[in-house]
Amino acid sequence: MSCQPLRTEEHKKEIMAVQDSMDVLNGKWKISIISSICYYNKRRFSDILNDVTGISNKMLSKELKELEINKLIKRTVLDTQPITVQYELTQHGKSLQTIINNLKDWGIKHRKEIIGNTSEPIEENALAENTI
Amino acid sequence: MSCQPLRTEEHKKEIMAVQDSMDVLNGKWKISIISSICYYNKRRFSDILNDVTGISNKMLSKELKELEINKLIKRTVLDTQPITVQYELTQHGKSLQTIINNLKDWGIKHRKEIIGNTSEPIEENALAENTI
DNA sequence: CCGTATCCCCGGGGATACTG
DNA sequence: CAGTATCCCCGGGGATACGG
Repeated sequence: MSCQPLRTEEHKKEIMAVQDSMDVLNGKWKISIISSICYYNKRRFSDILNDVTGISNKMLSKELKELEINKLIKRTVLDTQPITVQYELTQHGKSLQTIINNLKDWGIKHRKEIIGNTSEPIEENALAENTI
Repeated sequence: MSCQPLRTEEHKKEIMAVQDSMDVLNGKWKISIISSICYYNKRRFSDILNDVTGISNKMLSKELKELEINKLIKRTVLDTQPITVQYELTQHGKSLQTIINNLKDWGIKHRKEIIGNTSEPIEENALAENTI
C-alpha cells in the first residue's frame, strides 16, 4: 500500500483490495488446503481430510466450496464406484503461489524478529501456539 | 510455497510460516489501522478511531495492543494535558509494505477474475459486501 | 466416499458506561 | 483523551449422526 498522500477515495480502494485478498485466504484452514492440493497436484476429499490435521469434514466441505466460488480450485466428480471427487488448482489459484511465498518469507522474518531480539513472552498471539 | 515434492516436515514449516503472517494481519481492522498510521506517519488513538470507520474503542485498543506485541507499531505517551498517545510504524512494521502491496495487487486481480468472467453471484463471500 | 444436517458451546465483538 | 469494564448476542466451528 502506498503511504504517500493520495486521495482518500483511492486509499480506501487499496485497503478494500487488500481485504479482498485477506478474505479469500482467511480461515484457519484455507492455506493448508490449498497447500495440500498444490503439493499433490490433484487430491481427493478424504485425502485432504487426512493431510490437514484437525479439520472436520464439515469445515473442509465449507472451505472447499468457498475456494471453488473464488475460482481457486476446480472440482471434478469421477464416476468411480463409489464416486470420488478430485480437487485441483485453477490457473487463478496457482497465481496465489507468489503471494503465499511472500507471506511465508515475511512469516519467517517475523518469527526471527519476535523470538530473536528479546525473550519477551509472545502471549496467546500468532507465535504462541506454533513456536518450536 | 513450493509445490515441488519435499519432505513433509519442511512443508509443514512453510505452512506455519504463512499462517504466522496471516495471524498477524488477521482481524477485520488490522490492515486499516496499519494503513491509517502509515498514511499519516504518526497518528493518535482518537484519530485512528475516526480514520477506521466502524471500529469501536474496545476493538481499536485490542488490535493496537496486538500490533505492538508483534512489534509492528510503537506506542508513545506524550505528556500533554490531557495525555495523548502516538502510534507509529516500526521498521519491522514498515517491512509489511511490500507484502501488503502484493496483497493489494492480487486483490485487484482477483476482483477482475471473479466479476469479469461471468455474472455469477458471489455469495456472501469476499466481494459480496465490497463490490462496487 | 463425499458430503449435509443437527445440536451445542464458546468467544469475538458491538453498545454502553465508567476511570485516570 | 485514552483506554477499561460489563453486558449481551450471534455465529463460527467442533462432534456426531445421517443420506445419496
